Amino acid sequence: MSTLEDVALVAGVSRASVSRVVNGKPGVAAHIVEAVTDAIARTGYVPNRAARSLVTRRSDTVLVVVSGSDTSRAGPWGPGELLADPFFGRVAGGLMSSLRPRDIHPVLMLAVTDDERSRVLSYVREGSADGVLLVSAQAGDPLPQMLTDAGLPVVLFSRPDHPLPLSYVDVNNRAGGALAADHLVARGCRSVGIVTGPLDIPGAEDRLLGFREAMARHGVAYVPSAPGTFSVESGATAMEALLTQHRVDGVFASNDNMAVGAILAAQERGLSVPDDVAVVGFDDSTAALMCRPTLTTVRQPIETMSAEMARLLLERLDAPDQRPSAAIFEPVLVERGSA
Amino acid sequence: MSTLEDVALVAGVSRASVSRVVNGKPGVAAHIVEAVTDAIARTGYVPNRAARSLVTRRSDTVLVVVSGSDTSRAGPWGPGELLADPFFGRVAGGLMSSLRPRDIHPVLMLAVTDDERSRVLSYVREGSADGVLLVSAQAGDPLPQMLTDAGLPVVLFSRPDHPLPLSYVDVNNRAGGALAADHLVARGCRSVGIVTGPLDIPGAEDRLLGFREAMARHGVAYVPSAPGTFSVESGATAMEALLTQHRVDGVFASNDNMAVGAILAAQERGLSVPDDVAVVGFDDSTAALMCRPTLTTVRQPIETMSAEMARLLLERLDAPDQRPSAAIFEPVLVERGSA
DNA sequence: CCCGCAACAGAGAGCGCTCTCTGCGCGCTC
DNA sequence: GAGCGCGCAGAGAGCGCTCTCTGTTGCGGG
Repeated sequence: MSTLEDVALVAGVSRASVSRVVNGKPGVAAHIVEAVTDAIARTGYVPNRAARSLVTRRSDTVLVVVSGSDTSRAGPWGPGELLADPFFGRVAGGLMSSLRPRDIHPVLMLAVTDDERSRVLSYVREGSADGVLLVSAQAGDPLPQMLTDAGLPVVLFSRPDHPLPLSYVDVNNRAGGALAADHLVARGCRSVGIVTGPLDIPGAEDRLLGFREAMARHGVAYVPSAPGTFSVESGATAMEALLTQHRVDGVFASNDNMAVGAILAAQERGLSVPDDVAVVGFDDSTAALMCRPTLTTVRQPIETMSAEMARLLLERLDAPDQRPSAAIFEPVLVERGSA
Repeated sequence: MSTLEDVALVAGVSRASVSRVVNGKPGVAAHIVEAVTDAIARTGYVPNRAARSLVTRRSDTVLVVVSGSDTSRAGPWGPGELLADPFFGRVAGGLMSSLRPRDIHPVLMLAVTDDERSRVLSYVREGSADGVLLVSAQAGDPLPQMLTDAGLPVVLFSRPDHPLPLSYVDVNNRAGGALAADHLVARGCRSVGIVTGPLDIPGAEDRLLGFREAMARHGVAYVPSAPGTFSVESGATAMEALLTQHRVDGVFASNDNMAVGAILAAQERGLSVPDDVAVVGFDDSTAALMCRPTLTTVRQPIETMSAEMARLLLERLDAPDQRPSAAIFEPVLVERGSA
């Protein structure tokens, strides 16, 4: 492996000049640039990241933390459970699209146990990452607090559950809920219900809120709800409750997984979707096309959102004293077969 | 941020002794260990990774590369498409379970374009990662070759499409195909077909091979097949072909996505699954529980496999001159509703 | 009583890079 | 023609760590 020194020797210039050329610094005479470029090609030189990082005190690396509760790790698919949701892959894809042009790379870390959470902290303290992108699937996650306390640049996916001086991206969940309500009403549903997510998660609460508000605008004061956990089975269970107790003819499930469960539960009872009961989901995930009828759902642009998330972090790294900001995206209703 | 020097000062010892204690080296007097431990706690010292990496020439980081073809990036869900499959999340989860105990962290990278492929190479050349874990969804991927040529420790998920001196993990795809065939025959299917994956992918070919061999053992010489691309829609299309042209009453789809598509296509024609036509999938992915009937499928233990994959790489890093090895896992048939 | 050896602490070099600071030479002005 | 400033290359320090090599101490044996 050749070093700056080697290149300098071959080019017949000083180490400093080679460094200037490698980093594209201005104020280098053309003939030197050429000599160095040539020498780099001949030696196959690649700068050593550790050495550079040591002096610049930047790592050109960001930490991507997926945070979840203890239980989420031990699902039917074992330890990969938390990440098995396509959601995370889509987020990762979005992040990378912003990071790649800057040649910054994401390191993946799970933060489920306390041990893992403190590992996240020390990883950044080590100088191994310049900032943190946090995707939290957990209510009351202490990590955002810990990280901002440590003075680290952090960007969240989803609004934090209590106000914190950090940037985040989110979809306008209330507007999304309203979109679902308006659509069900426009379809002619007379008795609508909602399958909520875990209500300690702000996004889930907002979807409920937006749905209820819109229904109120349509003159419906009471909206029956049944709680779910964002899983397919929980959606089915909640749907059964709604069907037995409230004879609903329209349901808004707060994510696509639960919407799929809801459709299956309705069909199991011999009901037709959307004729007997219409179902609207949320996310527009890959599951939306895997069921029949295909899912009418509120799309959140996950890739765009996570790309923006990375962009916000990059911005913070460039200007650390900037105030945190939030990017809220407007959801869109995608009409398919289920409602 | 405090340094070794600071700790040494506080503890009243030399930098070297602090280093020895931090790294758990033997031959340090108990009172020194205590003084240093104490000083570390007081100063909140965390070793700087770049500095350590610079001298040890190890980064304690591995590169996880997801390789795919150009087209796979521009699916209906945009740039995250390739990663939107739960498969990758499950692989990531498995990898991390092996890596975490060793405090080695995965850096994620996509290798779809040539530019990205060469970035993978330079990343490792920079000394930023000690080895590569490659998950390739692409036939004829030049990356495995490039990496072994560069003399890097690499472990693959799936057998490479031409022999290469590197380690890999895989499921016994032929045995999996046979499992599906045996099950369909045992159920009493008289006319079975197969929906294959892209046949330039070794795993997809092996599933076909194993299926055909087993059918031959059951006295069936000819098995109609229809090609798919591992997507839900391609499974539906292939199923239609099989149904029209061969009036099959049993189908093996080479992955769960296509199996879901196959079930939907059959139901669209008014056929009952499994009574009119039985469907067996492959993977046991999250999709297997999202359809009705639930999917009978050949399970490959993805988390276990990817954990082993990371373990093999770690082994290679510890003993670089070791010969490459392969770990082949036996699949299991999971019987549910569809067959 | 002195020598030898083990056991362990400390000194110091150096990993590959960046960056400031110095110095040199050129062209300009007065 | 002397002085000044500017543009640009090189020298050298030092980022925080590891590791080898040297030095010191304390013990046992001759």
